[in-house]
Amino acid sequence: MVNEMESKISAAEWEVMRVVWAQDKVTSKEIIDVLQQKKDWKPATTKTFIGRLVKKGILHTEEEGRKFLYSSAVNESDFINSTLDETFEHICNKDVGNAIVNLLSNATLSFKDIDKIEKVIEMKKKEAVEEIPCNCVPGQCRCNNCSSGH
Amino acid sequence: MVNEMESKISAAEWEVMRVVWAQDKVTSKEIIDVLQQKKDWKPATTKTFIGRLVKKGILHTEEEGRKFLYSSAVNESDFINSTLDETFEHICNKDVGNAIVNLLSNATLSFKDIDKIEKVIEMKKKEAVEEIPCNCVPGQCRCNNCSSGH
DNA sequence: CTTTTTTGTTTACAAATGTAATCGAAATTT
DNA sequence: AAATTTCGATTACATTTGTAAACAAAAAAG
Repeated sequence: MVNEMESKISAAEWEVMRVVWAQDKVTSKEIIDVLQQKKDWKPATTKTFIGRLVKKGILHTEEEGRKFLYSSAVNESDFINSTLDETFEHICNKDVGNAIVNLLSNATLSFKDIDKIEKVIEMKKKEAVEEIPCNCVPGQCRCNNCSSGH
Repeated sequence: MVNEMESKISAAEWEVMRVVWAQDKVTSKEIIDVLQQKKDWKPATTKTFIGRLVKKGILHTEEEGRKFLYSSAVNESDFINSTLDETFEHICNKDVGNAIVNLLSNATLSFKDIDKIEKVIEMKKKEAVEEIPCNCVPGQCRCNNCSSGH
């Protein structure tokens, strides 16, 4: 898993990371070109983000002559998962299911995806509960309104 | 749905919103108390966030004597969904299924949740595809590496 | 061998965010 | 009525983020 600490990257930095993840090792020029296309960023802008990612330790550098080859210190899937987990920390456990249902509704899925999902659901069935315990602090969720004796 | 524009709130502001969502109408004092507990924020800090949310039009105010009753201009579920959608915009369509599988693995689900998920999956099955078309720009995803003729 | 280009580094600067103190008017307490 | 508390509004200030120009050293081109 990605260390939660080092995974703090901004939306703009994420764009840079996607280019790196797509290639394992890239030069700044490649990143700059892709993002000039996609985001219309000036080379200087992209350079700033690259620099910040290196400073944060999320990009590794390997000297190749006088320039660098950049590579990611974190795995993309891990990063995606921990980003999503972070979002779910703002949500009551009771609402997680609905959020996922919504994601599923909006997603384009392959047969393979559906297989995998069905498998997880089979497992989840075994540990499913009647009522999910609310994990919110009193005052941040209706579930706790009464039990918290306010 | 939440207007994508007005839904731009920070992590700290989200904490405030959760208190508001939990009650429909709240006074600043209630918000301040809850977040003093949960986040150890000074009253002034919470007030800042409330003020910013009002300015952004995400919190509505209703005068009640010389003070205010705050209420949310956006629905919590809608907000959660559009936040998640935003995250998924950083992910190749091909990877969405896996991300969801991961979320499911980590989630605690109720029988009702599972029912709902199974229903969506039944529908999704009908429109499932063999191969999900990659929606990334060339250079930001391995899928496009070859077809983009670089 | 000079000129130009490339590429990493430094500097710039506004907006957003996190965190909070202060201030002033109204309300409550004494 | 005077003192105190409450609460919204204003001000403060450091950090992060978005966006980019300028600079310097090295490499490539002419």
